[in-house]
Amino acid sequence: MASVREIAEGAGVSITTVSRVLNNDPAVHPKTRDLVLSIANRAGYVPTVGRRATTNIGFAYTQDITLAHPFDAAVLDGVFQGADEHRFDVVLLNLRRDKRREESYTQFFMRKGIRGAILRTTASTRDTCQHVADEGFPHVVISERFDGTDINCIDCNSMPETVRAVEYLLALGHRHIGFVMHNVPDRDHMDRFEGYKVALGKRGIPVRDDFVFRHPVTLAGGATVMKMAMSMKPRPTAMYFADPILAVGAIKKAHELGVKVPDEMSFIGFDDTNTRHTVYPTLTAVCQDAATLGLEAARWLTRTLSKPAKEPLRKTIPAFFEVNQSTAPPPETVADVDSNGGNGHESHSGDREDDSQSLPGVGSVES
Amino acid sequence: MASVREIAEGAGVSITTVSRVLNNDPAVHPKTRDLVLSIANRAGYVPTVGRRATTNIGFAYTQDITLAHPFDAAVLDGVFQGADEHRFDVVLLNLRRDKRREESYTQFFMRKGIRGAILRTTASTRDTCQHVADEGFPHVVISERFDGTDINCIDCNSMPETVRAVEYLLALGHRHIGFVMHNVPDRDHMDRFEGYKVALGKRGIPVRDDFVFRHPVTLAGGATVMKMAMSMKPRPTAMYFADPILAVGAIKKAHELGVKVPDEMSFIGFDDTNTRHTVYPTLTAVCQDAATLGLEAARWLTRTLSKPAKEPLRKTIPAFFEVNQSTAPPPETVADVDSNGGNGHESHSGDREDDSQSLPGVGSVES
DNA sequence: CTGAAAGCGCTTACAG
DNA sequence: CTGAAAGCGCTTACAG
Repeated sequence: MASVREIAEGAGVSITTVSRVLNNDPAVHPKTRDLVLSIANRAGYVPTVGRRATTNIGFAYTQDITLAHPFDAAVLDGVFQGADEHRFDVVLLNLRRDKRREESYTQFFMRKGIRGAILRTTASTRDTCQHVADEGFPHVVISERFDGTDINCIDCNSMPETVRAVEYLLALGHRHIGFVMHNVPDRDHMDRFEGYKVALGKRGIPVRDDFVFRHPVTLAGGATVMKMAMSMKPRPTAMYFADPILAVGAIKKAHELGVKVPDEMSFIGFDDTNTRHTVYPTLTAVCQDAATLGLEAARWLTRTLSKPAKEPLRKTIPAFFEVNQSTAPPPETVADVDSNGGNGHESHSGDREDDSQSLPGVGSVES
Repeated sequence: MASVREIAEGAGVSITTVSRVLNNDPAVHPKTRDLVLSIANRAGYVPTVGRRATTNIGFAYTQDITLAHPFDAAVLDGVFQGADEHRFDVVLLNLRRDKRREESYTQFFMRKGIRGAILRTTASTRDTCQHVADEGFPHVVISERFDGTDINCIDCNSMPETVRAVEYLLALGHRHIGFVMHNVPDRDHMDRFEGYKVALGKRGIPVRDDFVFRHPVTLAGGATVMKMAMSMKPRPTAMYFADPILAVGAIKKAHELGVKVPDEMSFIGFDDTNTRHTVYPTLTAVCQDAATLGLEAARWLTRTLSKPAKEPLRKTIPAFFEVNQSTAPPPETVADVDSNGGNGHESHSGDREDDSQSLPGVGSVES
């Protein structure tokens, strides 16, 4: 384990200066500071108490967050498990809140006794991840992709399974399919939007701007979308929700409006955890395993700390598509409107009522 | 800040011995060990790197857990906020998994650089909390009560509001009220059960054993209870669920069975987070604010670390009762059965049968 | 099972 | 803005 003495030697300065840099003394010349820090990082410097180094990794948010979102809780759960395999502990950190303006990321982490960081970022804080990587501090970014960089990252690409999900709706006969996403752009949601567009494109169905809804990820957001969708003409017969909270808000609103799911409207959700099984009817969904993202990230990071990796981590785990009770063929009237531009056979609506009652609606359950 | 030297002096041993105790050297005589540890605790000893002490508190589970339960995620969220107010960081720990058999709790926490611990326990690990307190290590126990001890704890007593909730059902006209709780006893659930019994007792209504359901806290558990309740004669016209997951499982099952909530069955749930707003119909519920428990615990603990408290923490925050859409007067037929002790109008059973058939027919599907 | 002494890692006046 | 030296906190052979 590198000591201040070795770093001092490598940088051609005194151990006093090394100590100053590590403690963020403003008197140190910026050039000296950068030199010392880069050597400290390369040498994998870790402060020690007596002979013992810390065995902490950080679960670091790039900005204010709440662990109350199921995705984050599940990721953290995985990180906790993965870190334990190599006997590391997990410290919660908020970079925006706790890092001092003047200190580097490396200084910040060292001050906290953190040897490696799992970074939870958003699209707007990608540069933070780049900075950490540039400084050479051990890290893994969760749930973002950085091609052609030296940033370690692990994510789940939900695009292919979204294509499959939308194709499933198309196979059921849906032609008017809505898409609901966060109004703040984010790579995950963009993957899903891409999948939606690809699936429609394959069939030569144009993407209608008015069928793409961008809303805050709240129950109210989902409810608003549902209300809007039902008032459109022609209206979507199926909706894909890029986030579980939006889907839950919408399904609640459907109940309130008396819209039968899936007979009058099919729902496909996106699920990070087990939300799809907590709603009625259970939600057909594209799913990602958030806990596995955390687990694999922590496992790789802690292994890397004892035996540095040659290659950056660049892993993508698969999403999966699960058919549950919220999807069915479109109601005939609406489907007809679409497929032949006419306005369908009203005469069948009576039959439909009966059908929808006798049928389990679960015929397509897979898992 | 106490050093090994002061502790050595206080214990009448050398600093070598103090160091050995702190590092759990098995060669040290148990008596010496205990003496040194108790002095170290009393002096608030903290290992330091150079001049700096760590500023970590632990969020310590007494046994294996998953952060995936919304209650735990919300508590941790609060702890994270509260610790930050005094600039402390939070380390996740699992006592069962990580503590070595031979070391004391104090040794364990010191080895990890932890200055105080928030303990998340269950009824079966209350002795762990007692041990930590006996050793004099700074701590707060979340969500348990320890009267007449020196254990610091904070919890939410849901008993009074449960009384209120059940009285609300009684005022609506319900006389057959079911109660659903975890099959593993737990203080929180016992509080609620107590409230249920008190409310019925005030009206002179006996507690019927067959109306008290004890099940695993899973969606399937809730579904099973719902099915059982609907097949009883007389059947409960209202149900109180001591846990949100049980309530969600039951409400799903109600939809599947075509039981109208609240017209045919009233639901009162217990809620830690915002589950009550994610279901349809929104759930009338007794609620506790899990994040506040964590926030207050972390706030008190970190304040205590800089300025030791004279009194142990013994705080109970109030629960609150929120009326939403899942409660209404009982259906008349069933209410009649109760209020006059007769067995009601069988003539209505035909209607009920039809109802159950007209529903999607998914009655037996379980997730 | 314990301690005196050596020594490591780090920080901090002090001097320039 | 930097370093030599003093010194703190801790651990670890070594000795008993």
